[in-house]
Amino acid sequence: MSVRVRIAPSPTGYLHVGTARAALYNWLFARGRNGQFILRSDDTDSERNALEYHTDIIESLRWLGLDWDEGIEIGGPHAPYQQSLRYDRYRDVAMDLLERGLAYYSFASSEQLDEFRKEAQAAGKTPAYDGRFKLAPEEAADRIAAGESAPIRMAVPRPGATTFHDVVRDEVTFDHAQVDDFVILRSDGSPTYHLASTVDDVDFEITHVVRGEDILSSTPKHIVLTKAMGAIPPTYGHLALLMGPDGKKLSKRHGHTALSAYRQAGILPEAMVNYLALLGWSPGDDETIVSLADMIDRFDLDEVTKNPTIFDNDKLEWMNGVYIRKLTVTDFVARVTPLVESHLGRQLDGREAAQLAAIAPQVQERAKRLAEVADQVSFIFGDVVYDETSWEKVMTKDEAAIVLPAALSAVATLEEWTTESIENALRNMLTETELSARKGLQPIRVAISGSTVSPPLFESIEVLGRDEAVSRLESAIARVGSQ
RNA sequence: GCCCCCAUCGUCUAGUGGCCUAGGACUCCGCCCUUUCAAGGCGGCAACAGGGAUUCGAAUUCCCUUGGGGGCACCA
Repeated sequence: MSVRVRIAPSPTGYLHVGTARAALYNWLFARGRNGQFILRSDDTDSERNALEYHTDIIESLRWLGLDWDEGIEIGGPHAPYQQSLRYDRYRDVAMDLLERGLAYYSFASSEQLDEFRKEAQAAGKTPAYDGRFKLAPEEAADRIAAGESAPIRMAVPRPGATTFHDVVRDEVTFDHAQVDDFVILRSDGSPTYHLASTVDDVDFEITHVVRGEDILSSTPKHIVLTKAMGAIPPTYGHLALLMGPDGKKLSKRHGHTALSAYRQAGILPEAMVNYLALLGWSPGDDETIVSLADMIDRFDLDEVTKNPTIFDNDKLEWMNGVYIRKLTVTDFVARVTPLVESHLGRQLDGREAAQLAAIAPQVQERAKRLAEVADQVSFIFGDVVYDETSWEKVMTKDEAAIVLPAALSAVATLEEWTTESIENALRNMLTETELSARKGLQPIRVAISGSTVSPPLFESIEVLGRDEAVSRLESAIARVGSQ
């Protein structure tokens, strides 16, 4: 039987990086086994669903390069792959279970349940509802017939236990004393996550359910349900959760949890996928940089680490830098142009595009995120804006007053306007003024770029063009003279 | 409180009884390169949670303790 795996996000939030990692592992497993990867939408929470999230999930997965063989957007033999469109099916299953005595209408009030749970906890037991308030089937049927509404609960076999083999954790056992008679169909007739998800896994012939550890303890419920449906449970695998720097479950207070936020920050999909893969899996051989294609060959589910992993932004950015440097200059420019334009709030004209292309190699080798590139090159477009700290640091020194006019005259009359000619002229100037490059060039840098930190100076001057460079030197001289 | 899961440098990990005076990567520190900042090169700091047991021999097997995480809804 060929492998069929799925990722089933619910559109109640942006695609979470943890979900993205689970998607990646599922995808790698499917691709490595010649199986199918399915994208399902677990949208049974009508209160919190939003189209915006639905779209974000699809776009984020595509951005990562994880394509699916069946699912929302593309359809497939089991369509629709959206739970909100399959309510009839879930109800049928629930009714069938009810008729076979495997589930029942529950009239236990929430007060009763609360009290039961409180007492159980006080007695040192798990507060899992054991069905003790269950009515005789006839009585329950009468009350429903009389127009009362009630949720349907699964009658979990008691006493009993569920043991299963988890691909990442080996054997796991839960005593049914820990599993409550869970609701499968709400009193309004809508399915709960447990029902919808399990029915879909059965119907879609899912062979491996690989998901977060947060639902490890719900797995017995899914197995009980699956068996009640007369199906063979899939193989389960529970991935350890992603943590924030404080060791707690990764959440918004740690920074970004939405994959799209990283995309916006200028993280490359290649880097993201590589980093995510290494969060809980190692290709061995002391390797760190691994392509998606390479991972397919080397990945296996049972090699996945069991321990919770802390999301390390520093390492992600380092890795992103590695991938940025691997880009061809053309590709780099193509990826960075939209960011520069949005930073500027306008389109680049032809001349500016050429300027960007010219300076690109200089910034490419020092960037960690694409978004920061926009900031680094912005001095080229529009007027100089002096960073006051930078100004304070170098323009108030004596060298500034000497070097700036010297640089202006060295550069203003150059016959050739190339990086080399500019560098020669300025180095001669340094010799004449007897200043070190360190001291003598910084004022020029600030005059040209507005900051002590900029792309390499000679290239920057060249890209800026003679007129602009001259005018910036003049402006700086004027300001220095007036202080 | 109860149940489940987990436990190697600060972080991600390699390691499946001797190859380990524990390897790699990020971070941090130092040096080199250098027009700033980076990048790059070289080097350094840094870990088997604790206690028992098994064994000729344990990071590797077992038990306990401790610590961390997750779950305990008509949310997913």
